[in-house]
Amino acid sequence: MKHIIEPDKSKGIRANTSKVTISDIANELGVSKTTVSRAISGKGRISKETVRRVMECIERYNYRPNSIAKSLANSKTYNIGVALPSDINLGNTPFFQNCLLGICEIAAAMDYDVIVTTVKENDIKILKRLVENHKVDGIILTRNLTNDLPIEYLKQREIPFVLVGSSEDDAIIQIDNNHKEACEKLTSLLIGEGLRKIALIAGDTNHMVNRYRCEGYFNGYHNQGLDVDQDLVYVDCSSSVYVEQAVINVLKKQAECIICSDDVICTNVLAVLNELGYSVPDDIKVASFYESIYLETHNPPITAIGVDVEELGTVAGKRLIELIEGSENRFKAVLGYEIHLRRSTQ
Amino acid sequence: MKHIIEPDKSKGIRANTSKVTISDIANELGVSKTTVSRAISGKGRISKETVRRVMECIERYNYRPNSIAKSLANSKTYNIGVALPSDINLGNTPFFQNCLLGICEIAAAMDYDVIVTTVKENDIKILKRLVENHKVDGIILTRNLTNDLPIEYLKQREIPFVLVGSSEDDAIIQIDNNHKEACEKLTSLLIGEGLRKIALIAGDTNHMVNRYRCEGYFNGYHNQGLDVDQDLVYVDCSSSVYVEQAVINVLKKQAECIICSDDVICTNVLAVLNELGYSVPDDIKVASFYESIYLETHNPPITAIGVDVEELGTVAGKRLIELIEGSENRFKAVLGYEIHLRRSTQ
DNA sequence: CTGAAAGCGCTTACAG
DNA sequence: CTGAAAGCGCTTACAG
Repeated sequence: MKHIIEPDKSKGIRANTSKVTISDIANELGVSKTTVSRAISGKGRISKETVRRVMECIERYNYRPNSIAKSLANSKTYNIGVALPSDINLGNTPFFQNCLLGICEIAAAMDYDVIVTTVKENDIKILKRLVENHKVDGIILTRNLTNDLPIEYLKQREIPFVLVGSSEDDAIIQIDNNHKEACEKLTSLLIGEGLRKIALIAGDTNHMVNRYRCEGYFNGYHNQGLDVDQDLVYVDCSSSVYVEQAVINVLKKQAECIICSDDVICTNVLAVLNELGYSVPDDIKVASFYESIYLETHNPPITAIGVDVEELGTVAGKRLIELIEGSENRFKAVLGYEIHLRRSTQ
Repeated sequence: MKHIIEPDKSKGIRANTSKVTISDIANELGVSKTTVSRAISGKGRISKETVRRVMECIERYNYRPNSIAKSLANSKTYNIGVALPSDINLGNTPFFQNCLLGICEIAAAMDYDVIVTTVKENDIKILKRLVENHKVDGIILTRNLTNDLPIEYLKQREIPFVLVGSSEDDAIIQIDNNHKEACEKLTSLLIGEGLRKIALIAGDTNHMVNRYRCEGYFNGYHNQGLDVDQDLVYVDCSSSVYVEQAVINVLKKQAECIICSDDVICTNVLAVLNELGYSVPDDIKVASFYESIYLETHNPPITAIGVDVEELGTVAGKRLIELIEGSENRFKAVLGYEIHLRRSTQ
């Protein structure tokens, strides 16, 4: 019988580096590997007493099944991949970070691990490498472009995946907040407060989420029987130069309020207003269709739509793992939102 | 011979889900798996011509070795773990996100993948699970506490790891900027500008980095032959309530300038000053020992120490992978920094 | 330069 | 309820 090194109880000294395998446990107990395996997995018929003995022994030797071997035998990796965009400055928005944290939390709870990978708008070779090396059982996408390479690729390869975001394609499992409705409501509320000239400064319309936000803004106007003044709408403001110009233009048009499509643009707008000597909310009001901590702690605090990004991550992770394990719930998960009316619009 | 499905050239139709294995390639070519394996890895003697034929065939069938099987055979996972703290609000600082991106970039280039895991100050069970399941070959730690559980654990288990940060323990491979020196220089510079009453508002001294920053501040004073006024120093300001109180106190003591230990505290300090009606830099100057995009775009822009966080990640990733692959470079990697003197201190 | 065979550490269909 | 054996898809020491 292969000799097992006694677990080292003394502190500070080199602990056993856990090279104990299922065979060691089996030999120690005088049973077969099959039995040990079954005791661990709970699959197949096995006596309570045997399970107890196996568990006790596992405990004693601090045995942990090698998940790589398990993966090979099962043709499953127990890993999920998360694709983070690396073509935008991630550091600018805590969204992806918080979403990732939510995913990690649920994954650990469901005994999966999370591999991060990056994608660019027109380059998904790093994602492909991950998938083709068979290192993940599925993928979570964290954004959706109008012509989305990762989606196309994953569908074609028939890799399980879910999208944190929305898409017109019902075949895709989606997890998202109802941005359109939230933006519509916020816009309506502001109109309800008597504002009429509400400008919209939005980011890249290549991102589907910005399209939904713009739609919400338009709907908000239409619901009140009003028309949008196109001179107050600036989309595709992809850099601070564009944002600055947009702000200057809408100020010229006497905008009473500026709604920003997200926190990054909003921070940018606030800096421009500050520099131009405009005071919020006295000279002009400001709101944002997406909020981050910086907007909340800004002085004055900024009216914005708040969503629970970690929840988005946990729900997405759960749905993906269920999908991998055979559940076929393909419904879109629609999560809640809050409208925070703060001093910036009062 | 096992039949190989021809790669599907037609678009839109289900692509071959890459179930082709090394045996398929070997059979197709009428050689042994050994030969195919050698052609791929380049290990052992093998004729140029055979390599060419193997490569051509691999290309034709879009064969990708199953990295799980490779892992099992080699007792290596080709994964590195990154431990992100989940007990602080990560969303508040882009540091970890940017560091992670740097790690992902170098890992992909070196043919490794990145598994993220989380650690809390007094709970590292998720990290332990990752390590004990044999899912990673090494770990990157992204912070260092005074009594750091992950470090203790990884040392004891003899798992390869590197620390993004500094430690007194020379046995630990460290990757860091010279925070102490940078903070010392910035403090000296401000004193050189004629400022005498420079307050310090710092975060949790349980984080080693804050200790180094404080030391730098003290050294800055001492270098100029001056003593620090203890009434101007507030450490362990772990919540905005403490920060607010600290600001009020140092204002009472007629501080001319406030240095913040990091971007989060600085954002907080700026909000408090704004609320109290103090204007920067006219009424009081402000600087930060760590900068993020928000400080840079703030109005006025904030004087701060800038470091390349992505570089920190790429260097850490590279060092860890080298360590895993047998290199024994245990020297501390000290990366550069920049002092950005901006309007907030002018 | 090439191959047969054992091995990495699990799982599971099959037989008892 | 339990076990021997084959298999997951690679690598590599050994023999030729």
